[in-house]
Amino acid sequence: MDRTPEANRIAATKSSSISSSPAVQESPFSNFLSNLSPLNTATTASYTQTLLGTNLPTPPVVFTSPHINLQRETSFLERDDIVEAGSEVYKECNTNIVQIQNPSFEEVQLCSPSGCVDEYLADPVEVDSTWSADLRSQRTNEVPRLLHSGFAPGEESNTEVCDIMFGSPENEAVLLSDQAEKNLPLSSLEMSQAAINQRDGKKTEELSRFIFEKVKESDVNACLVSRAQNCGENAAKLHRAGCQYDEKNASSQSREDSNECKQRVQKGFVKEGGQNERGIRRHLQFEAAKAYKFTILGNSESPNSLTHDATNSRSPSILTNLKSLASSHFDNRASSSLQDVSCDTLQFPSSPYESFTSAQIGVNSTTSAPIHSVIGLHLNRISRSTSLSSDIFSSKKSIGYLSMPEQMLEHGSNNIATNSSSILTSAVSGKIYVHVASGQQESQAVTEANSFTFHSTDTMKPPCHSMLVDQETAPCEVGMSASQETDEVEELNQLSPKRKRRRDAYMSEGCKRCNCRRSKCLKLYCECFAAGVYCVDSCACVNCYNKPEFEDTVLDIRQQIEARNPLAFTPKVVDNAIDSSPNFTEEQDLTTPSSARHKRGCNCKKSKCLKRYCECFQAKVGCSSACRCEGCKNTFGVTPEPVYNRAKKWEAHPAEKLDNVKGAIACIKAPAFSSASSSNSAKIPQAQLPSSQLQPSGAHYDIPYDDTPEILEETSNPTKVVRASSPNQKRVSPPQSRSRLRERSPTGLRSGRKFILQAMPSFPPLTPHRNSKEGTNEIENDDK
DNA sequence: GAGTTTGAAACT
DNA sequence: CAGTTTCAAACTC
Repeated sequence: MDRTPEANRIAATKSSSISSSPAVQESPFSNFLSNLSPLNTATTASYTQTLLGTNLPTPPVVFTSPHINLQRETSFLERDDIVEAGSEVYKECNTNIVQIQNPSFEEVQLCSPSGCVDEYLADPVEVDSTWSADLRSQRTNEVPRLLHSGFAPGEESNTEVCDIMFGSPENEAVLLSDQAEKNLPLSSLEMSQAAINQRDGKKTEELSRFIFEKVKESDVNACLVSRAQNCGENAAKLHRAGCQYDEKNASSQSREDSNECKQRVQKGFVKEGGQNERGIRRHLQFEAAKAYKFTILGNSESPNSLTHDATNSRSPSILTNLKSLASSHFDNRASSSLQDVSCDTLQFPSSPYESFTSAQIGVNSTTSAPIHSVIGLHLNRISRSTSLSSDIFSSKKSIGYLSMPEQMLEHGSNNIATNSSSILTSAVSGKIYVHVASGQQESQAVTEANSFTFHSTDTMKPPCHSMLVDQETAPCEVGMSASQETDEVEELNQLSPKRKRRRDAYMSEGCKRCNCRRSKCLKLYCECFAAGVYCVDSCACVNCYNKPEFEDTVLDIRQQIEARNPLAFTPKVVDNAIDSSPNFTEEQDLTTPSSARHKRGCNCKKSKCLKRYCECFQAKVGCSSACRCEGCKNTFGVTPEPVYNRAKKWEAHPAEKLDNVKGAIACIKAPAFSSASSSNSAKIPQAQLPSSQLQPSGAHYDIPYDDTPEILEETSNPTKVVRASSPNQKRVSPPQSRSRLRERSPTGLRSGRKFILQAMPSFPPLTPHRNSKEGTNEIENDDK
């Protein structure tokens, strides 16, 4: 492989350290590939037929990846999500990110060093961001050269989005079109093949070729044409809104940029990266550096460089986009400051793994497959990603994706106008990708996470709904309920001048700022570092090393931290609805919109989870059984347990237990006061409802006393109720363990709530009155 | 703005 | 693994 001197230098520098790393003996990614390689042509054909839904009478193909089970009856229902990149639609869809598929390497992450499967959340944002940033500076047709020769410093840092994706206007089609095939601006699948050949010695050449041909031949792309058009129109509206906003509010510089933005919109071009993208860029900076090194190191060794990293799953998507990242990701800051509007790019898998996995997604994209949403929420960001199987959306749901911008325009136009909106519909599963962001009021949650997955048209939440993680980072209120908006306003009004200033600075900056003084911004104390971004000039940190010029140091430190805690850089807040069990049913649909919960839970002692000291509160999620807080009064209530955690109901969070109790009471009272005894069974599910379904969030502590809880609680707890306010004050087992428990017995957990009913006396005995919230404490006193 | 409080992260 | 220290954000005055 030809390498630039710089590439060789970095490769030499990093190879030693990486090779000596004990934690990265074997990359999940390489495992994944190695497990793909045994596929022979016949299997490949079968598999491809299966995934492409050709309905050939081939048996399900066992795709022997240890992490990806493709043995599913499936048809290529996700074909709707494949867009013919070279189509006219794409030429017109300048403002949309249309990503066929990033590899859903969350599955690969299953073998992260931590062994943490369920809790770990990929950050598709980084993928997206990487893509986004990368694509700006790299034309697709550069990929082959990059793949084969390492990367020279990039020159094209501001390539237009559509140029990037489809080639310049004179070099348009890229992917999955006949034209692409002929002109060879290297479609993703071709890139796939090229890279696969390089890496695996053409082991999967046949597969790649077959998939490519099949996809090309497929007519499924046509159906997305109209969607893409809508996407483009809506995005353009949003962009214009953003430009208007900028014109109205921004500085003269921004105004100029706005004008330019407008011009570009009018021309059908969109500038990359606005203020709001700064966060994105910053966020991907680490990844870019890694990716750069990954590539430079070469295929044989590079995977290890990412193995330990939480982002290893993104490496494939990064693979072909490295040059520009490496060369430009540090000067993004400057460039982004001049850019008001982030418009969408069309993203396509360009790495072999990406393409290949895209196909896999297709396989998994069956309507029967449950949606396993994984929402990762940093405190300062939210990222939704989907597992391999969670990337599955029915075509119906895909429609929801595409309709989102429109919905937002319809329902949140005011907010869009007054608050920048940033909408990024996760393309992890190859969905139409819409990222509209503008102006200075971006959401940090968006800019740094910027990846969302919306599950369905029916239950789809505004993309920012769950993004309002940080009151300082929540400008994206599109689609918020009136009450939410009111809350936000009140919250703003209640801010002290200082905090307002800070918030303003934050908002204007559009990214997290730190004030570290002693940590050199190289510890998790540093919010920037913890968020995986470099500090920016506006940070007030002292002796900061979290800067691009200390890239190696940053990465080394990061590696060390991840070696200590592989999840250190993963989102702290996750969605409950990550259950991947086949029992995914209505229950997840019943979870609250903010079904997210803090992954590790808080440990608050004095703040009662009522202040932002509490990470749950800060993330605006309810405390869960993962928390070990004392005297929890989290106004966001109690986050319902994930399905797979319901066995832990024995020691559920007190407030949640109360909800369980009330549900059970309802069941009891139903037969008692109704002649329709048969309704009893119908009532049971109510007890199984997530607590938030029984009580609105925040109302948990206002529940009037009911004299049945205690007996219910005690009856339902085979083990003594933990005396603390939080059941996990003395954590029995780490969340990982519970996750594994779920894996072993995914179905037997809901009995926890049923057990409440089954073990409940026909008529609850009289028990001493006690406050529902402080009940455990009173019990404690009684014991004394 | 300075000082205090808080809880996560880091350390022992 | 528990206890302690360090740290920076959140908060108060």
